[in-house]
Amino acid sequence: MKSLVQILEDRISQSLRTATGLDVCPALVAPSKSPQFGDYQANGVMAAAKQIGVNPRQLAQQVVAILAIEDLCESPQIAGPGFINLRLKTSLLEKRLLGMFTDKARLGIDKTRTPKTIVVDYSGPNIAKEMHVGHLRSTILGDCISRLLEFEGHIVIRQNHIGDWGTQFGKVILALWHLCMARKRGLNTIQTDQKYLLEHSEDAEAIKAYCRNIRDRHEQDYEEDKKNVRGDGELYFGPFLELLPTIKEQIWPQLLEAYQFVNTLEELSENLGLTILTRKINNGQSEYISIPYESLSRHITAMLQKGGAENSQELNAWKCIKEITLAHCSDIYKTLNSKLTANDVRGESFYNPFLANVVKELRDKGLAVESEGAICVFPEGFVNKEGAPLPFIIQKSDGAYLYATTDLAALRFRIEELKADQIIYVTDARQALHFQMLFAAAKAAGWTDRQVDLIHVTFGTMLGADGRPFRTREGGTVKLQDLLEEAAEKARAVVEEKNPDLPESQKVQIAQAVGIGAVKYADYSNNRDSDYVFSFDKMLAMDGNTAPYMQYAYARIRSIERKSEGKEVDIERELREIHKTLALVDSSEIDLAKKLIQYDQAIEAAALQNRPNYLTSYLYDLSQTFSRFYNACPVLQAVDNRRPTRLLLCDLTARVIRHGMEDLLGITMPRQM
RNA sequence: GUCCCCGUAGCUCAAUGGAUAGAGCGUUGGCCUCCGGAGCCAAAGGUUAGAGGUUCGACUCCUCUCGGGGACGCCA
Repeated sequence: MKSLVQILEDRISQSLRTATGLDVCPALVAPSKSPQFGDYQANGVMAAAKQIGVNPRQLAQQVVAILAIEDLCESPQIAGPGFINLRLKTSLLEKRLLGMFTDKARLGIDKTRTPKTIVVDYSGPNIAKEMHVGHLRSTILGDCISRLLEFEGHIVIRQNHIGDWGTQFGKVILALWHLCMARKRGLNTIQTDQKYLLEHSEDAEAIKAYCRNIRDRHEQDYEEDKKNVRGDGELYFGPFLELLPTIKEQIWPQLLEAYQFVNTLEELSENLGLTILTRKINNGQSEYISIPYESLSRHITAMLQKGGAENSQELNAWKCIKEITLAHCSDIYKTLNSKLTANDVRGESFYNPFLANVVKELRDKGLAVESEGAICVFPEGFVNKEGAPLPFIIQKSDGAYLYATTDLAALRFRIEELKADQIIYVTDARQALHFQMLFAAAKAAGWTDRQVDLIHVTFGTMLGADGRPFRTREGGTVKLQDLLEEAAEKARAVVEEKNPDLPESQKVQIAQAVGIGAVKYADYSNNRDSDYVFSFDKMLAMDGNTAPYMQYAYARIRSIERKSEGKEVDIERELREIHKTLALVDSSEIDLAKKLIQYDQAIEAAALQNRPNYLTSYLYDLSQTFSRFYNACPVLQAVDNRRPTRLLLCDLTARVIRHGMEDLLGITMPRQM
């Protein structure tokens, strides 16, 4: 079905053009805010009248006089300075409802006639780190945006730009090595050492002695771990890496621990003068050099980035860590009902081969120049604290590349290889400047010449009850997994209280759907630009604009179906003949019908501005309208000739709510709760 | 210093440049012989931080001021 607003817009614009002689004068049709102004209103007459210098009310008269719209609306009313108010005919409402009812998959909503290829970049967790609340908004916002655009008929390419490359990887590989040696000894040396270091961090002498011990042990392990040459790692570390994929789940928390330990150790051993002998490969020959102990991870990073067969063990370790991390992430995605999969992962490392070329191209084009030893682009209109041009650094003075370089390479890849017409980046608002400069640089380079839209979808911070960024009581970041588990737990308590007789397995499923749904819905229903206060109590409330309320509203409609059996009402048969029996009579039936046929508008508005809260507020509004109808109109007890219409309204309301919540927001809707 | 976001009812938040700025919570008062009361109806509650401007029309766009948060050369 063509969208009703579009039909009205086309018809009135046509008449408006005829009446004014103007080429462009949109009717600006929108749903009316108050029922006294009808159902829809055209706002375009005032602007058009202004343009040609006539009285707007008179112009409205002329437009209405030539407007052929009797098949849709009662006779249009002119009001205020020149609004055209439209009231839909009941016959049209019935026709639209039937159109929605017949289309099982899309509720009568057409796909776009101008499909685009749209890349949506979201989530972006880091390797070897646990996903925390900071990833929540990007992950679920990006997911909803992708679903919305996909439903509209666009070709959506999800991209999970994971942080799988960078200076921290030496640390992670080192962590893995410590873990390997701890296992070899069969002792939890990492925990013991970490505990000691943290407890004695004020005692310089103790720390120095302890670090020296660790270093000595380290060198000894390194010495022992060889098959052919010293430190080749083939005796212990190599086999350990092969074992890793089979013990992913156990090793994950240990790896996080070990990573913390490496950080602590590096911090505390700085400037203690400890050194370590390590291998460096030059032209295929092993050399052994002595480096400061605290710089060992940086040395490993360098080896990893240098690549080549002789550093293949580092590369293997990196691959293992990546795999383990992604297993953790996909657990979270599954819990969140996110559609992200391993196929969508294209991390920073993927773009390594393109980085040098990106810099070269920008230099060749005269956009990138050397400044204080670094290679920078100075996009127009950006200034720093001193009012001087602000650099977008794409290569550090030591020759290394940065995330700006990677982002440029990714952007070019998405345009050239993925054929993107639009790229949407879903990251928090703090990166706004980075993306502004990135987009400016890409435009200057001519990469967006064939009409590529670059959009940064920003969002605010999640705050705790104290109004400060959401943290644990100890001040650390909140792990996403813990948060989601707690949500399900709290929801479980609610289910237990309200519906204790359900079978256990169903309770578990409902608690999961309610808990996770509540977290997601709370986020979606807020304007993404605002910071928002995270509160389990509020999001799990059964009143107001919350997931549990929506789920309840849905379950209540579904329960009508269950009840029908006892009442000997054959819903299926009555709906099969609905095209003959449909008749909207009661005002609350008509109100609900009007709300139902506006679903397409809610989706369009949400997709156009990447704002899921437009969708949630529609769904909430729909539920409230349904509640009014439900209160006023008996369904199963209705007299025979009124019942089919009411059954249809119930069916469509349930389907719209389910579609919006489950298909577009990814929130599970139990049929019973 | 420059730039970005936010400031709306007591509280938490909405509002594609359109008419009288809306919900929920809380407050007050109603409604069950009835399909799930986790409901419905109603009332009270506002100088949209402030001052200018653009517009037929401004919470919305522009300028300035105040308040909160954030970004700003080799981290991502």
